[in-house]
Amino acid sequence: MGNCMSPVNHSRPNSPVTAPASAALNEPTSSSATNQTGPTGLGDPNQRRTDRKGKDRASSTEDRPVGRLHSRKRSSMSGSSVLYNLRRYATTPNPTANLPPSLLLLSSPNAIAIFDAYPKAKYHFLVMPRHPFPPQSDPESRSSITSLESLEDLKSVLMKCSREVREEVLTAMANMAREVEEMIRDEMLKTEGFEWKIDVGFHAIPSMKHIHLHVISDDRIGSGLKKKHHHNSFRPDLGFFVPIMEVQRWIEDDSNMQERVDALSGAERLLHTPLTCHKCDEFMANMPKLKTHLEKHFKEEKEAALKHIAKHGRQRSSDEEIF
DNA sequence: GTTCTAGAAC
DNA sequence: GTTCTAGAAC
Repeated sequence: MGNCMSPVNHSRPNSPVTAPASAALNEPTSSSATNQTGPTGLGDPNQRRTDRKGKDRASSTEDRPVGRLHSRKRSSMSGSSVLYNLRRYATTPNPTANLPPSLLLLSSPNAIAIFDAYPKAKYHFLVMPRHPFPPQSDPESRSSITSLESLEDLKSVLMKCSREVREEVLTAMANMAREVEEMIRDEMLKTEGFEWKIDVGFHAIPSMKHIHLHVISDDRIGSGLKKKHHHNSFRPDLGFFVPIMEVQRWIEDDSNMQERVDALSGAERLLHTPLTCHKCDEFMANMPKLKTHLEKHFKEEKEAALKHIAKHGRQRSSDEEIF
């Protein structure tokens, strides 16, 4: 029980979300990615979240007698395990069989993509490397080219992994992020009739263990977006959100790596930046006002895009497809 | 990461 | 009176 609710909530009853075969830059391994054929409705966060929450609760120790001491101990334990949830997913053997489709979007020999539990936009996914992490030359291998500890966050991948390993890890993540982006664009077209921007990047200071890459649509309309620091943490112009393309430039020229890692650690203050719209930079007195404002942006963007499509038969020129 | 809640802002 | 934020607790 609890998971019987269908995650499918869109008009197309059974259109499988299949990854495109067009990932030109992909290594051979990513072609063996397993695509879930289950859920469409990539952007139905609320329902999905309810599902999973129910499941988590069911597996906890809620049936024990209630008592202050016990409940304090229990909740603090489950609280800290939250920090390790991603690591649990990333180390699950055979994710397709062992992780529910309401959680898992994609899996390949060295990476998985999951639904963010508290989405900060209409589409919000996390991509992470699996562990053990097989060498890309031999995706079937059960040995890992790096330790679990070295995959704790971006900083540890940059500082603790060899040049080769960090390149393989980041490439695997980038390739899967590209597949996720394609799936999102498909879904955007199906549900709204147009495509909009998607951001791909890391948080400078993540709050859960195991390195994860955010793939998030730039509408920023999501049930999980409640605080100023949520919004600031995804602004590509502030510095707390680090686009993957920037990290890839870093590893091409790793001469300043220590400096860059130090800058990551100092990024906390950026979360306290005054609340302004990430699209037009207008000051927002509070979160409810921002939310209303973002809805307006989205509505206007959609209207403009649909008008443009009606007139020209397509949404945009190819030179805009650069992210 | 989220939830809870006291006190500020309205 | 209600809404909202930010910090403590989990």
